[in-house]
Amino acid sequence: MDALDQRIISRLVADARSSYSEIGKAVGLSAPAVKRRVDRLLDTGVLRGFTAVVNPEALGWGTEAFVEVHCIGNVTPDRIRARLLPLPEVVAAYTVSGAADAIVHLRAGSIHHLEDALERLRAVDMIDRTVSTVVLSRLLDRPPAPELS
Amino acid sequence: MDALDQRIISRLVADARSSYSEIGKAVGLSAPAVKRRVDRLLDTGVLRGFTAVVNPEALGWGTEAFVEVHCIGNVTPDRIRARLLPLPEVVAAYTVSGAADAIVHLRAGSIHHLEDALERLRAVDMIDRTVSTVVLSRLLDRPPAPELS
DNA sequence: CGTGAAACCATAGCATG
DNA sequence: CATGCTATGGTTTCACG
Repeated sequence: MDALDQRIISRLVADARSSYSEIGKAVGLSAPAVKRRVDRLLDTGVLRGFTAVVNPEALGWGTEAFVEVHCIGNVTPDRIRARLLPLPEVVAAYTVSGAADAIVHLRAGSIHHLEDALERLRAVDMIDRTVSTVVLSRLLDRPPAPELS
Repeated sequence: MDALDQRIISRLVADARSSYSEIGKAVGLSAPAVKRRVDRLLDTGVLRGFTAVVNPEALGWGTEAFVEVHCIGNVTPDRIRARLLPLPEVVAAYTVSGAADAIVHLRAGSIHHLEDALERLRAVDMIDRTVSTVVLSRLLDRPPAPELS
């Protein structure tokens, strides 16, 4: 993980479909050298893969919410995870410090759909109580800067 | 936006670097037909682009928090956005319903770095008060399912 | 790491339904 | 309108030095 790797990652974050020779020209390497580095980054888990960024609104997934989840008793992260996986509206989930046990990021097609998803979320047995916060607008959404801390 | 487009999007979300002929084989189209559809999806904004998924921990961005932001008086989303943009630790931000005005998703390299970012966030003049929730572990992180609504 | 070769891909133009 | 074909130039992906 040197400076060259970081520049390669920056390029791929900006456009995952750019060619290795394009990246190579930008960072001063040959195309095979770039591929070798990318393969290594994938192998070591620094890069998890490449994905398309979809506009959720265009796909009819324009309604989001963050839900604080309070569980009954002490539950392991793995068990929470197992119960959240079957819900397709759950796009992300985290265990957190503070009063809540977890924060669940929901995405749905409409307020009605969101309500439905919330109902299914609340039906999960280990969940005691939820506090939902509906997203009104997305102010910002960007990849973390690959450069240092 | 028909079923074919959705299957193409699924494929690209799963791997943004797969070739048009590969996708074509999977969905039953020729490579040029797939490219034309992808170009159209990019044009119409359904697809916003292609990006590499980086492992934040591997890059030293393993510390996250969600911060409820309470502003002074009535502030427009655009003005909040303008103040958040210069903070590189802000990876996402939303205006929300409820008591808070916004939720800010922070990512930093360490607790210390997070504290520093929080301090800079709180220094934003229009911000009255913040409530931070530190992420302990990531349970789930996946793209929204393109199918149904 | 770079070079070179073979297979593969992107992409524009043209023809078909 | 969207599709499939075809041609050409660029790309990927080896093996080798």
